[in-house]
Amino acid sequence: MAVTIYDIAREAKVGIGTVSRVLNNSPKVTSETRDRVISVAKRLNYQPHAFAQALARKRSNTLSAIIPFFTNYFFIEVLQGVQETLTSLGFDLIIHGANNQEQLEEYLVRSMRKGRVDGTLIFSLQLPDKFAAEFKEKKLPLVLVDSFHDDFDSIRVDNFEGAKIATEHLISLGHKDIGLINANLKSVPAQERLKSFMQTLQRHSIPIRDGVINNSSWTKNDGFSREAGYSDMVKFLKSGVKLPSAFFVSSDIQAIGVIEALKELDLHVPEDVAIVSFDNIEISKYFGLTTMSQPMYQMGELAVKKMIQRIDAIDLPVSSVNFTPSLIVRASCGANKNYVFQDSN
Amino acid sequence: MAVTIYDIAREAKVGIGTVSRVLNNSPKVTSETRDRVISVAKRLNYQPHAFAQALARKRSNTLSAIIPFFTNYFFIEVLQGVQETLTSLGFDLIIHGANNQEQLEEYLVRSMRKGRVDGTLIFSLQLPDKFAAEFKEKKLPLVLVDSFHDDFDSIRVDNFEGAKIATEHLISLGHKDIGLINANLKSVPAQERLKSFMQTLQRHSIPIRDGVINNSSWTKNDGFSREAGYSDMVKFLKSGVKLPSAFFVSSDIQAIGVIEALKELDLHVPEDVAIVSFDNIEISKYFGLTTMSQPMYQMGELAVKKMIQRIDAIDLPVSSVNFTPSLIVRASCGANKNYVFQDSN
DNA sequence: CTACCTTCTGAAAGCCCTTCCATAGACCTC
DNA sequence: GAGGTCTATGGAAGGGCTTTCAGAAGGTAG
Repeated sequence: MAVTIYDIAREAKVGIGTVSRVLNNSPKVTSETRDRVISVAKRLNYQPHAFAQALARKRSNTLSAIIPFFTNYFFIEVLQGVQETLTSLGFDLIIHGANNQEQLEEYLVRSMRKGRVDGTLIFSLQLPDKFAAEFKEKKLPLVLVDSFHDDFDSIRVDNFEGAKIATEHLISLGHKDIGLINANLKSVPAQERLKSFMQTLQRHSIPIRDGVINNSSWTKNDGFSREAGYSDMVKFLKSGVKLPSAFFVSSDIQAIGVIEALKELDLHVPEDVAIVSFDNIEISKYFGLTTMSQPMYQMGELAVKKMIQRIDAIDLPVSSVNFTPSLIVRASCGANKNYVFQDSN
Repeated sequence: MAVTIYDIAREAKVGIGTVSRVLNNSPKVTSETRDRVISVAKRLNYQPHAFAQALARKRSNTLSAIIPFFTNYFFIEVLQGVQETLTSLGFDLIIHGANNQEQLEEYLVRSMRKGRVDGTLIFSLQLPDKFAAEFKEKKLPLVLVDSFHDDFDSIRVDNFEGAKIATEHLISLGHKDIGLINANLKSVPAQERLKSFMQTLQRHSIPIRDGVINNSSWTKNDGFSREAGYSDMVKFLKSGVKLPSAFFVSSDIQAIGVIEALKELDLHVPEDVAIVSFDNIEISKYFGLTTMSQPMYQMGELAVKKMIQRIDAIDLPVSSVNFTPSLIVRASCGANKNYVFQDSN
């Protein structure tokens, strides 16, 4: 029914091997034969059958990406980098949104299915040990984005450096009483941001009062959500602990909730409290958030490039790259009094 | 190298046909044989080869989705519905972000590749005629989301009804001088929202002043963007036309830009101007936007269900379903003075 | 003119699965 | 016990491609 290389071979009066060679730009074909085959293929509107090709080539030209929390801007932007890079290379992208551990494992199993995909990208999720072992043993290409494992390539943001820059920015503005609204410590970025925050304060000999460090107990999205930021701030405000002059908030989305909670008590940002957060998601500019920018698109792009290298040479030494986030100064820290948002931000 | 059904057949001392039957739960196998085969398969850690299966079954169990503008909340949320429904059915999803016409066509070609996917989902994009003809002729399953074509299933939001409800909401609040900030009329939703807006005002005998209807000339995202909303509002404010008491804005994201433009002139929402917009994207609640909610997740879910039906019976009559958006009253229209955003919104 | 290369080409094998077909064997029936 | 029916099974065919292999055709050298 559909046109195959056999049809072309018949029409062009050549063998199927020759057709295949022409279609794959093999050099060993005379240009007359080549032209004849090509013109027949065009005329019949031939399209190669993807799976038959994949089966014969042992190469599917598709990758899978496992991401948590579908509706999170961070992933979406990284994903955009992934998708565009992939497309330019002729690859396809299969997407799996994993909302919990079970789903993650289910998707990992799917991705390991022989021949299904050439490689797997994992975003922000901890790779379970048993899968790590299996991927390694079977030599399946795997790259981690915003996550880490000794045995696989990874691309991360330097949370340590980022939290340090953010904290020092507040210090440089004269703040000597700084609090933290953090996500859930189950998440590695939350751990790193906390640690760096505390070390930075210590290094500058700034005391940390009891009760100003707030690690979220939310589990949904590991506490990286507006709701978590909102309720954690409400909790803090009710705790009776004196309000610090500034807060470092572990993500933009939490910061939005934090600001809202403050607003309800008629507390203003940055007049009453300065805020610096982390991520630089698209909407952060609408809120005038001073934040640490992660090069999300580029991370996606690099992830794909690494993956392709890995596919071509599975035994390459493992590499890990860290992007250093950069400070974007807007209004919420008080340093930029006449911030008007601009498209370029 | 990798384990195949031949290995299992050999070990279990049966034929490959039997192995296949066991693996596919065919009933015609004695339970002893079945158990033996299963235990061998487990022991060898057998995984079927997806492409070989797809080739033999002529069924790939994967769909492709073509979406415009990757970083738009509307698509992301619909996509989430698509992805979760698909996963529960054992399907995979290939994602293509099309930023322009060329890319759209390239992706359509890819999706039509024989055997690559079982069906294609198109989001908010106008299907070019030549492709429509080809999809129809080749009987390739296609469903349109937020778009329409006579020959294919479609799932839409009733822009007509939505714009009517939004406009009437403003009228019911006593507004008699209402403006429109619309997206680019190249886009069908923009056309429909404009038409319905005007008809509704006429029906209520509310005059439309010169200059209060603003159709965007932005082409990026068809004017559905914060930048477009911002600059179109700035343009309006500079035009010298008297400010209406209320605006209907054709999307939330534009409304955010509109509000920002107003703020720069120290004009407040809803005190100086009331605003109702369209979409109910996630961040609209942070801005207290009164808006028309589209059931995005459900649209994705339904799109998949329709697709599966279509795959199973390509000659089913074409169906088109319209979701009616519902009004979400928050602060921006002035009707809900003490709006505090809530998680349930 | 023969022997030997090159170069190009056709066809078969292989990728791994599903499905169809034929048969062996068990079980009935008269 | 011959003939017939039914079930479980093995194996070939087929799905559409790539790649290997051997051979045909053409060219060169002796």
